[in-house]
Amino acid sequence: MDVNKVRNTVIFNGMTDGEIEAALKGLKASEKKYEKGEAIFLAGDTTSRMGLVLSGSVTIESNDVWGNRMILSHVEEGGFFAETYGLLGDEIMLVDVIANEDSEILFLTVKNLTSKVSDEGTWVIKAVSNLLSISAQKNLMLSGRSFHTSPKTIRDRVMSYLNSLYIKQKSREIVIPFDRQQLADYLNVERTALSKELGKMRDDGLISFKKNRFTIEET
Amino acid sequence: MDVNKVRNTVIFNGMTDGEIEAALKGLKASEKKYEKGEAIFLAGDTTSRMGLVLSGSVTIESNDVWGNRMILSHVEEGGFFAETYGLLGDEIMLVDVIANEDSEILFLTVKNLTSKVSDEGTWVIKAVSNLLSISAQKNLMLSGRSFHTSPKTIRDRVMSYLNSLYIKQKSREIVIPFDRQQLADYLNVERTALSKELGKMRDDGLISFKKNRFTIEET
DNA sequence: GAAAGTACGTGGTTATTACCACCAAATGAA
DNA sequence: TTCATTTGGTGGTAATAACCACGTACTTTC
Repeated sequence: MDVNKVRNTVIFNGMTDGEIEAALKGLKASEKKYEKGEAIFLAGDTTSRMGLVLSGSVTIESNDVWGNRMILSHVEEGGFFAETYGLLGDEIMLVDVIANEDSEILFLTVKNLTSKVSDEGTWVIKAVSNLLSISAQKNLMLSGRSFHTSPKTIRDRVMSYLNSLYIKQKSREIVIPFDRQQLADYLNVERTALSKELGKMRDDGLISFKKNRFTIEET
Repeated sequence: MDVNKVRNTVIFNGMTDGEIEAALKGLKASEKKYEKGEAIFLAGDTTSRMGLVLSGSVTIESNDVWGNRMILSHVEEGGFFAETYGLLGDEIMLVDVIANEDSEILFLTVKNLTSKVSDEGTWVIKAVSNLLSISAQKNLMLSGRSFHTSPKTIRDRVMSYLNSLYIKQKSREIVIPFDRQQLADYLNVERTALSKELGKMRDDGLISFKKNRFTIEET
């Protein structure tokens, strides 16, 4: 790995070249080329590594059980992705990361970066790494919610939410941690309107449910 | 400060009692009592300190120019608040933090925690602290957006958005960084519907605007 | 400066949702 | 059990937003 390629990325900010070299080693930096359209991560994966786009670009997208595709964001050269998942290590990804063109990706193993540090370091380091864990966790919650509230119709929000649980629980039988009012609040819709839409979705053969147990029906 | 009071909070996770004492000193821990209803932070403030609720509870709320109040969240004993603002240090708060009952708050100076660390530490520490900055920044963006998209009507979203810029820019004349399409996307509404609502808001005397310059009218 | 393109706004229509009043089933306490 | 409370669902109506077609003004380009 050439230090020049990463010197200007945010993660290596404030490091001397020597430190960057040590960091690349310590983070088990490994480079890989992807062809346009190739999957870098798939929903359902877990990862201990974050990605840094050395050249090319990638898209973050969502493909749900019902076959709907949605592009969520682009990451250009110098940008990174999956840093939250990498840091937390065992969180299941809800999105796919796809090479938008022929691209070179540098993977950095950031899992345990916080815990590794915690054993040796001073209180400062421990505090910073605790705060990083907290922040990453909060991040995940915020982006999840914003993801489920961005579809404009109640049905699409429900499908987005159920799909994410489907990916996490790897089963078409899903237990949700909310009652109706809480689900409505989470999806930012009105409770009775949610009830109605759930009924319609059942009539349309998309789902069935009883209380907080939902089943995604086979099409 | 008694170490026992904070030993179980997430921030001091993994620290020995000795380290916690050092941390409390290093973070310039200071305790303060608030009476029910008293303001701990006000929108428009900046802070270099985060808050830890030692006893009692606080609410995070939003009070806009037009006099609407909205409660955003509660923080109970052992929980903390303003950690993102504290870490970033110069971000203007868009919400108020109010004591929900008689409460004891511990303030911890976390600004420069990352930059302080960066001067001395190894690459690990620098990487962790860079990641913390990135994460905090992302957090701020995500929570801002989710804040502006949670109102159910276009008008309320626009008011929420303009109000936040009003607080930041401290002026009723506001320049927004978006064109109409971008603003619509940001607020998660349809462009022409946004245009219509902006027109109605002008008719109703709430705002005036030309291109991306908006003025909040005096009531 | 003509032509093409972009940005913004308006009218009209339809789809969707919020809101209200209400009911039924499930839960829980006395 | 019985009564009260909580939780989930339905019907109907009004409000709201999405969607489409289109016009106008302002920009950019050659």
